[in-house]
Amino acid sequence: MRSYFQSFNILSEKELQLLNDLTTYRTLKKGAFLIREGDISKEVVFIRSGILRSFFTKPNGEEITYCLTFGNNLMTALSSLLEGKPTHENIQALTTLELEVVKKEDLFALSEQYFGWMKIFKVLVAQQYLELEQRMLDLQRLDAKSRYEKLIQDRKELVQHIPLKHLASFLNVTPRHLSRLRAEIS
Amino acid sequence: MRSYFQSFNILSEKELQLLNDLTTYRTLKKGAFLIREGDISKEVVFIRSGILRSFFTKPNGEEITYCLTFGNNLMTALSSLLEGKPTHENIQALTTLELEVVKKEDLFALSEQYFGWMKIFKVLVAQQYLELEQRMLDLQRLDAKSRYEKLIQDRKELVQHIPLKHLASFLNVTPRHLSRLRAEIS
DNA sequence: AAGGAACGAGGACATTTGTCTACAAATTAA
DNA sequence: TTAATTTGTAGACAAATGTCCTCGTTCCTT
Repeated sequence: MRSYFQSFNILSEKELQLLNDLTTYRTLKKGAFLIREGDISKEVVFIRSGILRSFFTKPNGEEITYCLTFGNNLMTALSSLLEGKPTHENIQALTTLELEVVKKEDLFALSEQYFGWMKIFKVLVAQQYLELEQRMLDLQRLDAKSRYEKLIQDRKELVQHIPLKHLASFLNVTPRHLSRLRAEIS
Repeated sequence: MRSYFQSFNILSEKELQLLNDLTTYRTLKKGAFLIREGDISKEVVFIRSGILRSFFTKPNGEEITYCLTFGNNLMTALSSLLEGKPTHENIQALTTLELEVVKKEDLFALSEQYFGWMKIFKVLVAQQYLELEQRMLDLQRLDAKSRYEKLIQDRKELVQHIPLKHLASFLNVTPRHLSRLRAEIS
């Protein structure tokens, strides 16, 4: 996680140091949950290895995959973290995971005291916004087939490692339909 | 705009003062564009009065309303502002507008120099993220009818002031279908 | 005030996508 | 290794939504 933050070239060496004392190590077994809807997000994790999936549920109980995150990335239920309200997200381990964990209160304290930390959070939130805007765009501009084709191009790793049912809801279609699209494409 | 920023209770009086010299006044006629796709976003506007609409275009040229903003709010092509790349958004005046304008470079300079300004941008970007996440959620969880009903509840002002064709693409349906939904509801 | 454009409703039909179901292959667990 | 679960494919049909078009109405413009 240290080198992840370092790579932004925002934090001073001193600011970066502060992170060391605040980080703990944790593993998560396949299928286990990092957070469930209704909980309040209190921590941010950095994935050393493994895959996390976050999903919402529809009124009828159906799961919608919102986010798929691989190693060397941060993950949290961001909206709940920012607002301090119960989250709609469930974050579940798709594989066994190795994580580094930092508490929200420690991060918020850092960002209130150090300019670099405030700035890096601005940047991280901005990244999330940009990613989401792009997805919203795709969802509204492209039909299901194009969205799938784009996914194949831009995020091969998803198509290779994630079961179809999760990809389907990520693309906002049913598994049945995604299977149909696969058949069409080949 | 001053009191808008003040209401966050983040900026010191001194920090707030700095804004005065950077603000200019501008009007925009109904139908005119604040920015067009392909342009690079270089300013943020505060709407004193009037309504702005931002929209993307589909490959076939069809317009998709992305954002509808009323008086007493900020507006900009955010992703382009953050990335410095050409935008996909067109921002157009739905009515005649009175605006206060600040240049991106001035805002960025402020945020690099003053903690409060950095923090307030973090907060503003976070707000945009939260709003967008909520919309993404609605788009994936609810069917068209529910999305429209929710719009009626949460954003009455849109339904009252915005033509159906724009509401339709905002909700990701065709005008024909939205008309159908209206008939169903009443 | 008159003409033209934009707007919203709605009919008829097409297309996309979802639902339900079954089945075989692949994966996992015992 | 065998049984059990999960996964992906696919047929048949249904529902949601889009396309194309027409018709009054309202709203601008001149």
